[in-house]
Amino acid sequence: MAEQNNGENKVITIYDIAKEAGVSPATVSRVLTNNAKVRQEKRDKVLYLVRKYNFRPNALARSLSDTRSKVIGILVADIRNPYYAELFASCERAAHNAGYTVLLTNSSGDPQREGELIELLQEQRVDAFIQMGGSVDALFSEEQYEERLNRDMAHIPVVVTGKVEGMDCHMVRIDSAQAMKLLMEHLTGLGHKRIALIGGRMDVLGTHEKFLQYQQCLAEHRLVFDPTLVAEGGSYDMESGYELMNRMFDNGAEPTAVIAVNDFSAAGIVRSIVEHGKRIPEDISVVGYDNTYIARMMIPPLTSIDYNYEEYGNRLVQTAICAIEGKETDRLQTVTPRLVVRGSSGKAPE
Amino acid sequence: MAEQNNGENKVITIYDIAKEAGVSPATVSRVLTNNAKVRQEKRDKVLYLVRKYNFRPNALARSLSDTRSKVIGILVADIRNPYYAELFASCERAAHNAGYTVLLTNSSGDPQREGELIELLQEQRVDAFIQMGGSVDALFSEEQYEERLNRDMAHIPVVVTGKVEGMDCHMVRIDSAQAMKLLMEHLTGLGHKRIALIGGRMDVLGTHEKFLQYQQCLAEHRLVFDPTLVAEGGSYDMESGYELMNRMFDNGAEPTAVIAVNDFSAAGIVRSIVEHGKRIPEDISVVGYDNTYIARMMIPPLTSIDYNYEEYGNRLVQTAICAIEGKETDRLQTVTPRLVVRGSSGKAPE
DNA sequence: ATTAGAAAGGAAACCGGTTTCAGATCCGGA
DNA sequence: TCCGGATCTGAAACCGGTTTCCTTTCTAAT
Repeated sequence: MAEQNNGENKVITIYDIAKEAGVSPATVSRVLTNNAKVRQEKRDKVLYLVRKYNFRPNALARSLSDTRSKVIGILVADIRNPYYAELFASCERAAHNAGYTVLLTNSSGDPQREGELIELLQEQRVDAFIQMGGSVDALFSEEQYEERLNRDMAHIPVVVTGKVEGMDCHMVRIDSAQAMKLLMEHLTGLGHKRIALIGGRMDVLGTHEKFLQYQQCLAEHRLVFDPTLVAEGGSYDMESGYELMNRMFDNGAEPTAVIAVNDFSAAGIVRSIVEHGKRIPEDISVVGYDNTYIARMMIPPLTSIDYNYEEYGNRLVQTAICAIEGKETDRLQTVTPRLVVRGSSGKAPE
Repeated sequence: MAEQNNGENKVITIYDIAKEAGVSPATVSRVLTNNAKVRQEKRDKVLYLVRKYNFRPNALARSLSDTRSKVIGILVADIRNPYYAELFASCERAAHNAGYTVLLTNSSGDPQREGELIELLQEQRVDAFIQMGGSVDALFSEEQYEERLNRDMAHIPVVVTGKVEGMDCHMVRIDSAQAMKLLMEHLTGLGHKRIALIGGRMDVLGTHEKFLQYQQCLAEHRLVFDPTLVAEGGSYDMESGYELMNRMFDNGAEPTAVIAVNDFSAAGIVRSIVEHGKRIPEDISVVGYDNTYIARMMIPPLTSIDYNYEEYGNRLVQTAICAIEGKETDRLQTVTPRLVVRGSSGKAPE
């Protein structure tokens, strides 16, 4: 009705270009994809018309005939978490450079929603699928997730950041043992002996690993494991860090250093510490994981584990692309973490 | 090569279902889209096979024949900025509820990249296009942007959060005059007379508006405008807020309250203030815009302007969908801001 | 001048859905 | 029993590209 049917305003196709140029659609296609010889004269004519009409080929039609969509689907648990935002931004850059588009979806941590989104991505015929966080990271539900993967994502390459054992997909993981080691060496080097681990949930793979590595590192440094110095059972946000740290104080624990499972939690932990009248780092040192801008934003700035998001995202995307193109790559790759020391950690009090 | 060509592993289509069910592809399509009567017996058979093979229709093929892709493209300036992340998450929810998929792209603030991404979205045949930030927000470059819109996006509905005059697209804007009024009333009510405005760049529409409204509100409250209490010329991050606040101290300005153009900047401003040995809010009150989690995270928590992201995103998406479906809506809509008072603002010092 | 071989380009099939059109089947009423 | 209309359903065209196949047109060698 309200459409302007003035003829000028129609979406032009390869056929329109072909007709006006006096060639066949096949020739226009050849010029555009540049994968066959076309006489210079005709090529020029086609290109002239393409520019004249600002023609853009319909990617949907192309994908349909290629059976390659040149789209990589990315599923994150929560895009508001700067960790995922950084990683996504990096993946997008890498994909763009490789001629791929990324389709981001956000499960908000809801498993049902996650399932719907996986179906959605499948319907959109993404060439590959990268999942960061969500059920790949949950310790229980492994079976369901694997089943879903095998059922829904049959023959679409999948790259995940979590899980390890026996899954038919590619994995790019952080060397979290190394990360914990860096933190522990840093803290013990500063003389800390009562080091707490706070935040997250043990049924999340990464957190569980941190816990195990924490115990192991304690042993290596000949420190005793004190269960009152471990608090978990929250989500990964500030509020949760705040609660857990308060609870630890309530229980009478007196750590001289705290390892937060992520920067977000660290922000809450710091607040709790400040409210309890302690100074950072003079009374208590705080360190975290992820090194997002939150770490830089805190007062004092947070010592944190950096993953080099640029490289991490790049690896995820490259792995996906290799899988799409049938090239062989390691099914399990590892990203090496780095320690960034800032003002939130210092010498242990006497 | 490494593909499993075991026959089982092929992507099944509507034709496969049709053949096995002994009906025509048209009938399968009718069952799936549910927009025509099909005899119960055949319907059941088709649905049975759909479930058996976990069949998912190819959205690309569907879009191609519909000329409706059911995809809304969203272009943001920087997804790492929690303001955009919140808004995106909200848009995605709204779109999902309405049966649409969103395709997010991130320009990283690069105008050239932005142009490429607009082309990309066009090639992907998005049904509508929502732009938040980036060149829609730039004061100069209006002409180029409009030209691009008219050239590239011909006949695709566009919804933007910036700009106003004479553009052929829909706009959903925040009532920024109201927002400034809320902040100023709050601060003057607390007795503040030397109120600074810090952050951002004047060539960005929203920031320019804030500046004008700031002056106007000062006048309304019979306060003198002091140019040394305005600092701009940075980006919208923490570092920039830090620098600008430092500069203001260096210039000898002594505000009792600071309005930051966004939470991000406020975080840097707070750091500068703390480093200068002042207390918040006893010596200086700080307030900001956006009310992202950063505001909650800061110490003390930041008084900030909230936009109700849920509603904002919803409006953006609903406007886009109305435009897609040819329904009439206001071309300019306004979101009403709300003041959230927290610990960072208090009575003016004597 | 001929002709083999390479290069160029058109016709048509294909990707996997939706939809129009027309024919087939069903129903109740005369 | 027969008929008219409503209900179903299949054949075929279509969406807009790519690609195969085959014919036409060059080019260069004999």
